[in-house]
Amino acid sequence: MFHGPAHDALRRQGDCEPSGATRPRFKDNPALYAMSRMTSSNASQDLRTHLAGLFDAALSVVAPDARATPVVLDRPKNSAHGDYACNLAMQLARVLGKNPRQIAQQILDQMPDSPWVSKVEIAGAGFLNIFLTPAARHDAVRRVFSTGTAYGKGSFGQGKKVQVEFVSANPTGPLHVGHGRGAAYGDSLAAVLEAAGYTVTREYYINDAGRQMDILSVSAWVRYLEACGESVPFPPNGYQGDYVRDRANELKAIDGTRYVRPVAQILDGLPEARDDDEPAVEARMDALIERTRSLLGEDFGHLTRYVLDRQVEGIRDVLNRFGVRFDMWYSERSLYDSGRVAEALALLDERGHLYVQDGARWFRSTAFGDDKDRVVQRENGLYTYFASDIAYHHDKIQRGFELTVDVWGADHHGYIPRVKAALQAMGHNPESLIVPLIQLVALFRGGEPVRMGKRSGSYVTLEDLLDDVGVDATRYFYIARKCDQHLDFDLDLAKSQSNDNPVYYIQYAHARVSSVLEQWGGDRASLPAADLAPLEAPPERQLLQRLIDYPDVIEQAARDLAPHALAFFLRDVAADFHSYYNSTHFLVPEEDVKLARLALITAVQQVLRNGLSLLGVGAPDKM
RNA sequence: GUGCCCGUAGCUCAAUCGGAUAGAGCACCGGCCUUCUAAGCCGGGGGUUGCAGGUUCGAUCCCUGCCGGGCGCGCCA
Repeated sequence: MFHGPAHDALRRQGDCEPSGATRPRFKDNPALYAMSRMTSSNASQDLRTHLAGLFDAALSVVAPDARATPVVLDRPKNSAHGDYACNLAMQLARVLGKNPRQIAQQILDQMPDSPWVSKVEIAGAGFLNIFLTPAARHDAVRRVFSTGTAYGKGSFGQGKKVQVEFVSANPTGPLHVGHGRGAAYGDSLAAVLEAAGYTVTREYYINDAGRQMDILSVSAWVRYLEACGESVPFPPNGYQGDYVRDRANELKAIDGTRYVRPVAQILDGLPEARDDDEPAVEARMDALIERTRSLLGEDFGHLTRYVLDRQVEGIRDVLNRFGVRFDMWYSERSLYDSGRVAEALALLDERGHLYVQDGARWFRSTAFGDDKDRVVQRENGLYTYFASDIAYHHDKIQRGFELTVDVWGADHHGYIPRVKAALQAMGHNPESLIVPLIQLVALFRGGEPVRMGKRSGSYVTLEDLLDDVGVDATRYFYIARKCDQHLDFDLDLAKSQSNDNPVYYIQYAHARVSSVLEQWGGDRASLPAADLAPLEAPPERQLLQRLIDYPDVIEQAARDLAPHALAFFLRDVAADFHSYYNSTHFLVPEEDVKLARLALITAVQQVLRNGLSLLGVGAPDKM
């Protein structure tokens, strides 16, 4: 049931080391990969399945014992090597102990004829190169027209429930450019997974519990008191950003002086702390949090909820503008309120994976490959962040997700082994969690890095970036890079409305097709019926093959969790189109030639539009 | 110190399960607008894939060891 690669993966991961930080790919996930290898229903798979069938037929005659050998079809880089290449003979050479070229000849002799194959050649060390007939390529246009916006969708994912959790930034401040990359990646990944046949839930985990949230509340409260004319020194480790003043002013506008308390009561007895004495500053903050809580009483909850809601609202607004929408906003606090944290820990305890030491409760994560055991409940009784995360991931699985994807910043990679350990300790499959890591983003302006300091509040927000660069270019620049590569974001290039900017290159191809069709002025509904026989020239063949490849690209991008592959593909399609445009006039007098060419470029436009849509980039008709 | 990620053309990056002659864009040089949008096209130079071994028909890809850069290693989140 497992094919070779999956079997290798199974062996490789059998001992379940904390290997989560490696670049995640479905092929490393045996269960998912093995099943996916057996499906074939997207448009191009019809062709691939057909071709593979020809080889299977030959294989069962030539080497019946090796019938299970998977038939792999590559797309050769060199067109002289045909449209598809098969290395079956070379694979068999080892097993049969015969010369690959000799085996290739035997396979070739036994392959059935096909209306889609013009010839098969033996080349190189024993490759079998397949050359398609025009009919095989023309069929792709028909499929694009018949499926339209659905062209490219496949069933690789078999409807499996997948959750993609991404961004999940603390609501204690606005999103910055690093979050933007995670947002673009996560959203495009989710879209690609959907297109590949998964049932996807996009989720944002709100860290609305814990000390950071308290610090935000206190920061807002102090600013509020300032706004009300009370003078309370602002804590040096509070949140300094202007947005905190905004929240404070809003509170004053809505609730008036409801949260005002006598300054003397606030400051009385608070521990002293010099700004440069960090432990003292933190201790003072803890005291201030406690003081705020006791002085405000029930009002503390009101204030916190207001500030939190507004912060989350702000984040949601920016993400909406960025084209990113979530199906679920999951509250960390709700994990506590519903008792899920206690439940998850009880489960671990039942299974004997918790112990008490130095007054704290520990999870024995070393039993599952982690470097050291982890505290889940502190000596002071408070749960750690890890505790709620255990509960959260337990809950994800209970909600029926067969696969959960956590998109994290690369600086969190050390956290992966302990979460996987927790999953395993609770009796779940740790491989159901895949964690793509997003590397850092560095902004460049005028060839110089843009300096950002979180302390000083001088960092560039995602909103700034959208104001500056625009949604389409921002999304494209974020996504046109493997996620595990550092990203140098060239602001000048992204902003430039010039031929240097790759995002416009693709959009321009799309707009050009619209322009030609506009110029033509005919009935587009007539194009699907066009006779494609005139499409024989090399650039036409090239574009037809792009149409065929598109569904494969989607599947590949899904399998590798690599939406950047789609970005590169679309650029290549645009390049082929521009080349065709310059070499060939479409609106020629010969009606049959004209209709065939218009049908082709309309199909190309559909693929561009479908692909750009998955990336969250617009497909304009005019530029 | 230890764990993870990365190292490909001058720069920014690709490379389809380990496949055939490692590809684009930018920059540089030279051409193409009387013709569907020149935000475009065509051509040219540019490489010991960080280094050294190993695995095999075949390695940018897998393994080992070095070199260089980044990140992590809390009863923080």
